[in-house]
Amino acid sequence: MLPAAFNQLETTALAKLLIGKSLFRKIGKTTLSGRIVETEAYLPSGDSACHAAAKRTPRNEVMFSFGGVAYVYAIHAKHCFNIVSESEGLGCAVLIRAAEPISGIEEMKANRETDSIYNLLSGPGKLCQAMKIDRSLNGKDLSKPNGVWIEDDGSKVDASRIKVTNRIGVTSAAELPLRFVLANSEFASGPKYMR
DNA sequence: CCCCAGATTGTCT
DNA sequence: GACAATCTGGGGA
Repeated sequence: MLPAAFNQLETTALAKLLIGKSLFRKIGKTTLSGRIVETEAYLPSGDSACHAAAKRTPRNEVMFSFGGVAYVYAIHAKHCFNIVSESEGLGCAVLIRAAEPISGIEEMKANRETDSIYNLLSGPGKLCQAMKIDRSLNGKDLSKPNGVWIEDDGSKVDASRIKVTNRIGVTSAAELPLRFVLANSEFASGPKYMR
């Protein structure tokens, strides 16, 4: 399991380093996991697309806690899973957008009501549905036994294999190059030219 | 309360 | 490639 300090890195650095790490989710006796292939950074300043950019509200409150807690919010009737970054009081996070299914694939297929492994974790809302991530995990510490955590399997991802693009879906600060995706991954969201 | 934008997804052409 | 479905949070009345 990754130490809490890992998540307190600068937000764009963390977003890049999370590529290739594994996201785990334990529900009862079932363990679900996937290798992260796509992330986006939401910065503590100068980023109007960041939920914490305007002011503290009940929704974005956990973004202001220390790096390493989960920030889960609902949008368009779906959930999105983020890891709060940096230090307490700043208001920033990394959105986990897509992952390659590793374990618990049959359970995730059932949760998503699909047979395709390419349609399980290939988007932020899909990933949350497949792994049963919802607001009950909001504010949970990923370095404690809360049923959701990140592991490093030791495999290195060379920086040259990470492609940088603008973020997907945001309407403000749309030009910022803050999306990171494993080059040529079949498990990323969006069309192939963005991989 | 009411209104509506939004870090999405699935379906249809 | 276009667009509707879906629903919550936050701002305004």
